[in-house]
Amino acid sequence: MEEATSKREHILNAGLNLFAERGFDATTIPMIATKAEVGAGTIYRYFINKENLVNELFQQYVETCINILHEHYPETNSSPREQFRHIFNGMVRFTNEHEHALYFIKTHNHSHVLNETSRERFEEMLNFIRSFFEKGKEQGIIRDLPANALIAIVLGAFLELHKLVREGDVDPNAKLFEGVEESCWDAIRAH
Amino acid sequence: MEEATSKREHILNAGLNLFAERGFDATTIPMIATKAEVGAGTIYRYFINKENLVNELFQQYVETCINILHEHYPETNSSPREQFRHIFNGMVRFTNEHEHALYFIKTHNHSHVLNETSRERFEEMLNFIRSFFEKGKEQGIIRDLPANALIAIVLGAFLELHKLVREGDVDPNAKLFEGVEESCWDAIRAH
Amino acid sequence: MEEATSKREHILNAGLNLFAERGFDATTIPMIATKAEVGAGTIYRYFINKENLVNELFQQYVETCINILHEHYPETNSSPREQFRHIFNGMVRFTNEHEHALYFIKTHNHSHVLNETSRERFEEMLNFIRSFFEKGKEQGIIRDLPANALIAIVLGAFLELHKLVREGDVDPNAKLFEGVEESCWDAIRAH
Amino acid sequence: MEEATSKREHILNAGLNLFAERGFDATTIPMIATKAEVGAGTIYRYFINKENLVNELFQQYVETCINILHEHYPETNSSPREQFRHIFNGMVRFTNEHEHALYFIKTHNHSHVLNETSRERFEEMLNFIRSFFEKGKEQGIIRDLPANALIAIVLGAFLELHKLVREGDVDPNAKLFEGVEESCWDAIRAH
DNA sequence: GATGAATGAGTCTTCATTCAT
DNA sequence: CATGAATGAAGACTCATTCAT
Repeated sequence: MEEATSKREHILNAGLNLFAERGFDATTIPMIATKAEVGAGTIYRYFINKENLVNELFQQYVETCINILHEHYPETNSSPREQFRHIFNGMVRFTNEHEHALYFIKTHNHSHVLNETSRERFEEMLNFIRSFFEKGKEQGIIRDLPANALIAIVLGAFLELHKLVREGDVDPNAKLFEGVEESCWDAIRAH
Repeated sequence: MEEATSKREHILNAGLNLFAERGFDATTIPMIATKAEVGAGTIYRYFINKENLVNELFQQYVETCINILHEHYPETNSSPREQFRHIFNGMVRFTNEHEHALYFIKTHNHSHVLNETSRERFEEMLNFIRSFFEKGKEQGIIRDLPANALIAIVLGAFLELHKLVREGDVDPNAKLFEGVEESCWDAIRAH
Repeated sequence: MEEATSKREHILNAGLNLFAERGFDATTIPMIATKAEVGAGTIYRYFINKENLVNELFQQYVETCINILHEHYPETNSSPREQFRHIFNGMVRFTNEHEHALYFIKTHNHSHVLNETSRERFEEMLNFIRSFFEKGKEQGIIRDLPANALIAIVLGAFLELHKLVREGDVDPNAKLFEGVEESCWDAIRAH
Repeated sequence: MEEATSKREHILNAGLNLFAERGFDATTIPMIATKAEVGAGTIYRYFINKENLVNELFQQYVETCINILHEHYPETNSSPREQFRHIFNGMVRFTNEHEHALYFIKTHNHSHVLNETSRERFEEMLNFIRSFFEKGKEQGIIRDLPANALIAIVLGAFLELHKLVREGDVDPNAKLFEGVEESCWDAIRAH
């Protein structure tokens, strides 16, 4: 029983790593099986097919990310600066806990293999961040740009940075993240 | 001769569009042949194989991008603000002239199909931008963050934004690009 | 012990039904296990493998059919008409008692999965019927055609008819069987 | 051009033989490819998939059989005896010209792989034969049994006989077929 | 040069069979 | 004894690549 759960977990982890590194189409079932240390057929005991596996992964991690963002979210009357720090730190924490997850989500979002549920879950996550920007703009604290564009700036910056860290091109110390957080804040706040 | 060049060009264009839209692995040679209006076998008269085609494309457009960045680059004694505007506008222009090129470069950079030369060409492009940041940091005008991180912020922001434009999620008017340019400048400049 | 026998019986029954309905190749071990209400592994405690199961079934029912044909077979000096009626009624009775058996035998006879023993058992059954035809021909009462051909006529007719009944395309009343029996007799008797 | 047609023909022939001998499920694409002396992939240039191949075959041969039955069919006012001889000889001729076709049709009729069109074509063929029996019964010349049952008797007899011929268990001379034709006629005519 | 029919290596997926519990 | 989770061999099918025309 414990083993079975473990097997499913192994497959999900192997899938996450490989999908994030190579993308859905370049990842084969035998690759996942080898990395998960299970037989190829075993994957089909836990997932209907390759598409099902990638969607389960996507939804699971979008869910996790949403939870992290919601957790301890600053009160409604707290400052946008504080709220932004919470969101940014949430992304940092999410990435620390699930190394490839955010990169996987980003590279597979808009992929042809995602089903309706996956798209909805992702939209839900975006909406949360979007509403932060909308409120900030109303208060004149956030720069007057489309919310989507603001998200793109912050998410794009964060993810590219994360890629650098993954590849060992920068040292991921606390000072770096603080600096980037401030940089992103300056990118989105009204001047 | 003129015909032959034209066929090569058709194949490259078809490849660029399809690789950008679907990714390397989801794009088949027959797809490219159909879009290029040539026989599938003809592709192999111009390119050794599919990998060779994608690498040629990658190197060609990185080259083009480098050229655009170098062209009319502000004098050494001009202000970083001005230089940054040149770089940012260069990316905008590059994207206007070659709709799918930058997105293609971004999604295939770090792909498992790129060869050493392609990686070197890309690094060369980064170096150019990197040197801009290094100089700006020395002058105390650019934020004290690793150059790689600064590039990540700007490039990440720009590319994510470009994706939004491609997908029709934001309206790509001049005001938007000006706003984002300013936003990015605020992200990287020392405060 | 009684339980064990019962499980073997359940497996055989499930196998018979499924092989008759779907054929050997389209019937999976899990299907049989589910229908027999046993674990898939249990089947391998009673049968070496899938082929062994199908051969056991085949031989068992050919055996049963032979027994029915022999049982109360009319005396040697009785008329061929009477003997034929016995044979025909035997087939009807066999089919009534084991709904899918004769159809299973017919569709799997000459199948690539049958082993030598199964073929021999089947041949034995044919020999019994064959000898009836040979004797009848000697007496000038049965039509002068190869015994094999006569068997083909009767067995072919009966089995096709049985298929119609199974599929609900004709109503299996006593009058029908009597009519067909007479029809078959007219087909084989000398005129 | 001539070659291409020939390849398709080779595949169809190989498929017909193997499907007739082993059944749809026990016949693999590599088997067909080997027998047809083509690459496995080539089969997919001519047929969408295995199911498509079997349906094409089924429809083609049912069509051919219908044509043979219709060709030179005796005038409406000719005797049922004469009409029956035409039908029976048609089946003999069809089988002589396409050795495995009728057996293939018979064993795959009611198969789970046949599509609607195939079923309709087959029903059309049955209807032709059925109408002969119906008319004959009205005239009191054919035995009073359901038309389906009469077809079963004749078709069953013929096909089982054909199987014997295929397997070399009887010698397929003209006298045999004449004898069986007479036998079948006696089976269906009113007495 | 240009083509596209032909190929077979490599995918995903199923399922007979094994074996630890 | 009974089980069903795990496996990997084998099947259907795709597609990069070749080569005869």
